[in-house]
Amino acid sequence: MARVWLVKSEPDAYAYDDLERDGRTAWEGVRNYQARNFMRDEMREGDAVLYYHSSTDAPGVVGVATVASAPYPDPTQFDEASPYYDPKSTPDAPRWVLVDIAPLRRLPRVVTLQELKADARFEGSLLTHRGTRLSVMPMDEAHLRAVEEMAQRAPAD
DNA sequence: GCCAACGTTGGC
DNA sequence: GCCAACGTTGGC
Repeated sequence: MARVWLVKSEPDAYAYDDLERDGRTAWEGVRNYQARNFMRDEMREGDAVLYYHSSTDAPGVVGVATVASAPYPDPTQFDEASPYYDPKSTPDAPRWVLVDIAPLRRLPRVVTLQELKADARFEGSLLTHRGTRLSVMPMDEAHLRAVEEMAQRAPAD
């Protein structure tokens, strides 16, 4: 059974629009070991991905994407010109691993973090847990269904 | 821009 | 291996 993940991106850096335009993208630049481990060890092609916009006016989930490749080394770690260059990583023993992500569907509206925090179905989720700064995190199937359901109706405030 | 929360680094 | 200093994330 396919799993459900959530990835964060700053829309100024790479928005869901950009993902739709590109058709797919390598989820490069993740430099957190826990997030890397999820991509390297647990993500599989076909898993669902909640696409979340962070550091913006109304942070929240904007679309659903899918894992579109097996894990492979993040090429930016070897690129001296990249901000993600890691001098301690070598092609023989790459430190950072990523997957490709492809868009599935944009949500009818943004489901904001504020709404998610107010919804009992997200109690105990990593996303709403205070202090979680992971940019790649596991979610539940129920969270995916809840987000899609919430996106169908007007925000309850 | 502030700052809480957390991860990483490096001296010892 | 401890832990202080520093850097980053990300909501507000």
